[in-house]
Amino acid sequence: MRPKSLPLSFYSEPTLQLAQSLLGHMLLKETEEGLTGGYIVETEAYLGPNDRAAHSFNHRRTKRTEIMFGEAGYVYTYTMHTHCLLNIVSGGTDEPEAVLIRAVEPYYGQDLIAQRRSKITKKKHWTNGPGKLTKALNITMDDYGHKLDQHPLWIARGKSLDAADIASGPRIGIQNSGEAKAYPWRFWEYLNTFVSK
DNA sequence: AAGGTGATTTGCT
DNA sequence: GCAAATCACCTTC
Repeated sequence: MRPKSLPLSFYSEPTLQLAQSLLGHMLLKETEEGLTGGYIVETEAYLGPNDRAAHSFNHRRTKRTEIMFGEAGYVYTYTMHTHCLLNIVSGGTDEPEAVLIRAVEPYYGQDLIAQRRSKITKKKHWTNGPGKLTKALNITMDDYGHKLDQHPLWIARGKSLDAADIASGPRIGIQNSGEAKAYPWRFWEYLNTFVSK
């Protein structure tokens, strides 16, 4: 039986808060092969128009970023070299903000995850990066625009963390983003070994 | 042409 | 283990 999805209203809180609320919840994807999922242990907030690191900086609205201008709770995927990265749209309509999921801790379907990550022997390397977890859960560009409160890609209630379990720091891989690169908008579950760095 | 990355290799400590 | 270098060959503009 499938874990029940969180309602779309879960995604309506401010992006920086949502990035922290998502930690500890369960990201799930079901395919014909089976159900896979894991606890979200690392996220990054991208605050749209005022954030040089965000794809939606300066209200840059293109075919790719279009989904971010809509309601919260939808999936924004994009391709980076050979990998697909998963973001969750946040903010209201015309507030193009999003949360990047950077790492999860495998829980459901670990056999299937191991199979999809067959060359990787160490379990902690299966999902400890934004491009790795999408491969492990089989999240692809086909999921672009998906509404997160329903099959086959959704988030269910996991463990609840309190503030002491959450660490924060500068985001990763945004070297050329001016002053934005110093903002402490990366959040992770403190001491969890599946965090990317 | 460049990018919010990853896997592999190489050369250290 | 860790750091740097290299390449992969997709999507987008």
